[in-house]
Amino acid sequence: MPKLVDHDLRREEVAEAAGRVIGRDGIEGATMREIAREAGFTTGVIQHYFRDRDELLAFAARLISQQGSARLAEAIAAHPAGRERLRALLGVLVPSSLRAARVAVLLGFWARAATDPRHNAIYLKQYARLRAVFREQVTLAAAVGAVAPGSDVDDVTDRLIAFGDGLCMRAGLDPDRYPEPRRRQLIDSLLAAL
Amino acid sequence: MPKLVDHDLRREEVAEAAGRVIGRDGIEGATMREIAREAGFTTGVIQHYFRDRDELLAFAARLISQQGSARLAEAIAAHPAGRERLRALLGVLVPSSLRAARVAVLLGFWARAATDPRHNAIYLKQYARLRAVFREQVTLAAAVGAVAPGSDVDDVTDRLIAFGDGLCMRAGLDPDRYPEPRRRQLIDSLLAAL
DNA sequence: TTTTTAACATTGCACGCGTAATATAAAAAC
DNA sequence: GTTTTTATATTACGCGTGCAATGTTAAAAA
Repeated sequence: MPKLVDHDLRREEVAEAAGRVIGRDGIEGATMREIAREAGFTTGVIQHYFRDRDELLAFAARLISQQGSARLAEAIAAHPAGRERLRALLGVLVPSSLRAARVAVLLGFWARAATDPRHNAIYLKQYARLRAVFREQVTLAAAVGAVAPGSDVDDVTDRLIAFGDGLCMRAGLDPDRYPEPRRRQLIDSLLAAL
Repeated sequence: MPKLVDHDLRREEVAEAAGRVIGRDGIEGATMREIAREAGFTTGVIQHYFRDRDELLAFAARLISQQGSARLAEAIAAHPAGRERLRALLGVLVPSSLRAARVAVLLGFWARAATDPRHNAIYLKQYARLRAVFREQVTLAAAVGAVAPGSDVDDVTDRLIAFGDGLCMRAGLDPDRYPEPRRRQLIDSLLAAL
């Protein structure tokens, strides 16, 4: 047989190509043939590593979610607890190098999660993780006095996440109004109001 | 000829059917035939009132945006300037009767606006209107002392909208975690922090 | 009453899709 | 060195799509 292939690696390779296509053409444009073209394979290869299109999309969604989790961990490791770390976490939701294509991928999967039970389940799992991380860091920040005393931890957590998601979306769709400095300014403004 | 038909009305009728289908099956599932079935027409009717599918989707997007604007105006008329009116505006972004299908429609169009220039242009126009309304009311609220002195009006405006959009999205995808009372609580919490 | 025309229905077609089936090539196993 | 197994490539098929073309109906207009 041909040289053995690391299946997990291949799957990621294909999924990343799928992500690129979704960022460019949306999920509707992410056909098997187009993904294969983007990845430099034939559709036969994709069929060999994924049962069908739906499984590929689900895998891609999970992969993106994991990448996000990894960046959250990095942000925590690189910044001291308190306001600075909260800022870093928001910087993961609203990256300084936010590209429209990335937002297109997120929106595509969110939209699918709104009507497709399988993707909704993936989303719920991913979101529970995200929220747990945020909540823990909000608690730490409150202990250091970076949050107004008397604030409810859950309220602050949900407000932070909602703000980050909303800004990410708006910035992705309207990059002229929300260039990087403006985004950073808004994040600082939000943190100051905590 | 048969009884004359109000073209604008028919177009709205078809577009609303399209909205229902999108809320149920996503934009991908909103085929000509399915929309026609939902509206109780044949595809021939739709073809008579819309050049093609893309024009129908664009019309539906604009219609939904206009309905949002109308509800903003109602909210302003029904509540006195200041914190109460801001709460009412947020209540338009995050309705008390928020249904998952509605969020699915919004996410579907936002996702499309991320990759389709035509829909992006529609989105930008709609958003400019929304933001102008919010900004004006934030200014009024600040004059009444409902916003912390020294706050930048633009910052507060963008923070409000980002929070509202983010919460709307999360609540639509995860209604169990964000039932109506929780949403109201979060809105109040956000307003209190202004 | 006749004519005209808007409103609606039906049919057909070319296309692109996901996927199943099949073929080929090459490393591994014995 | 033959056989087995795996990776990749190719082809074909059935289906649903958007849409164009055409047909049918019925009421307003003349």
